[in-house]
Amino acid sequence: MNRREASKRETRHLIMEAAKKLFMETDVDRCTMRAIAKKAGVSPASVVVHFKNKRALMEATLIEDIDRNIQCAIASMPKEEDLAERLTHLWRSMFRFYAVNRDLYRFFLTRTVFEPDEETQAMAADTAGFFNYLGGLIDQEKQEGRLAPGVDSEIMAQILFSQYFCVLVMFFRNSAMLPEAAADRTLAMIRQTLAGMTRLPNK
Amino acid sequence: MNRREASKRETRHLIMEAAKKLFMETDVDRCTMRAIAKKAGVSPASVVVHFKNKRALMEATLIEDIDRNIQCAIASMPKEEDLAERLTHLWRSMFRFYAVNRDLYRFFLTRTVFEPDEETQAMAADTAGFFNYLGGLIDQEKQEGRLAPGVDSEIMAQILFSQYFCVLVMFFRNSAMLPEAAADRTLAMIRQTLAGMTRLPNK
DNA sequence: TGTACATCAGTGAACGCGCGTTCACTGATGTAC
DNA sequence: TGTACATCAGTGAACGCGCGTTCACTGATGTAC
Repeated sequence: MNRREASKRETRHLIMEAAKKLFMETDVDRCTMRAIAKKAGVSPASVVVHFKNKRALMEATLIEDIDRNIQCAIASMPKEEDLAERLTHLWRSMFRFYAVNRDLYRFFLTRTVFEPDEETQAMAADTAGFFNYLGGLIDQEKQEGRLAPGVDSEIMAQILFSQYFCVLVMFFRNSAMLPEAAADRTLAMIRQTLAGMTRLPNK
Repeated sequence: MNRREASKRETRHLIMEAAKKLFMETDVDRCTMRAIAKKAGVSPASVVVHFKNKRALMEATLIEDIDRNIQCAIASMPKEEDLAERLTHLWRSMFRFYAVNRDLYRFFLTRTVFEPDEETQAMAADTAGFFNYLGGLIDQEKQEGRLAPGVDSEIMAQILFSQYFCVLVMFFRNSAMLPEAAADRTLAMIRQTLAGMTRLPNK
């Protein structure tokens, strides 16, 4: 790596660190591009050189933390529990994570979720990776005979993720909702999904 | 009603009609509060008198159309088909509706979905009403013996809605996705959900 | 019924804000010869 | 190895934009007496 490239990385790193700190300690509205530049000790124009806009800057800084939390939740997942409990462990961990700074993450999700994949590549990649992981979990359940072999892993991963995501929206819409309540809600949904709904013919 | 109140309603109506037209015929970015005021023939300050901000104005004008489309889809639902087909009929109709002006509705959902209930009351009320309707559908299925009696209607409604919502997000994130493809996706999810996933012990 | 006042929908102009973007530039670093 | 030039990260100031908000106001409508 060049000395030039090295110093470029350094500047990028400075900006991201400053942004992260400012996001955590200040109200989101106060986190202007100029304020971040000032804290990082660079010019506002320099921030734009590294991140094409505020959304890209947020994405770069926050996805890192979000992903770290997911990996951490996966690592601490209780292996002996059933699928519903294990998934709820993941979702609960995410709800707790978002609860720490609800306004910040609401702002972030607001600016990214509905945007096209190509505009929010880091988020798209992260989500794709997580879907992959979920698919693996389901495959394992199938292999160990706890899920019917006819289940399509991809479809099933999306069913489970969609439940988390929908409750996450409720969680942001209702600021009185605690992470535990959100987790309970997803647990009920997963249990119902796994239990099956159709009346069995031999009943 | 007073003459004063009547003229107030009239002005409100004028603004909403102008907004609706402008939203449909122009790029969302061009739909400024001032442009809407101009088209309605009122002063920009007057728009703020009636709708506290742009989001509230959009909510008021667009929820009407969205709700009309839902009611229309419900009315045209094929009664003889099974639950999966009937629900997919609803979701397909919504995907088609949003596909007509994807950028407009992306903008709208972006500004409303993650906001607190109290800030987006029209949307909250509309969604609650729809959950209610879904719950009724499920109750009926239970009564007619096609769903297990142990199924909780509220949880089940949320499971089904969450699948629609998650695919809707995919639909907005991937502008190449057609309404039919989105509907197929939800159909697969519903069928999988209703079929059940757990390996049957007597298999 | 008439008068005098209160209410309030709507006006039009102005303000400060943060954003994305542009500009000509500086000066350190890299590279071709 | 040295020189002359090219590249490019970063600068600092400025711009136009739409937003939400504020202001003193006008004039029609409603109401108390």
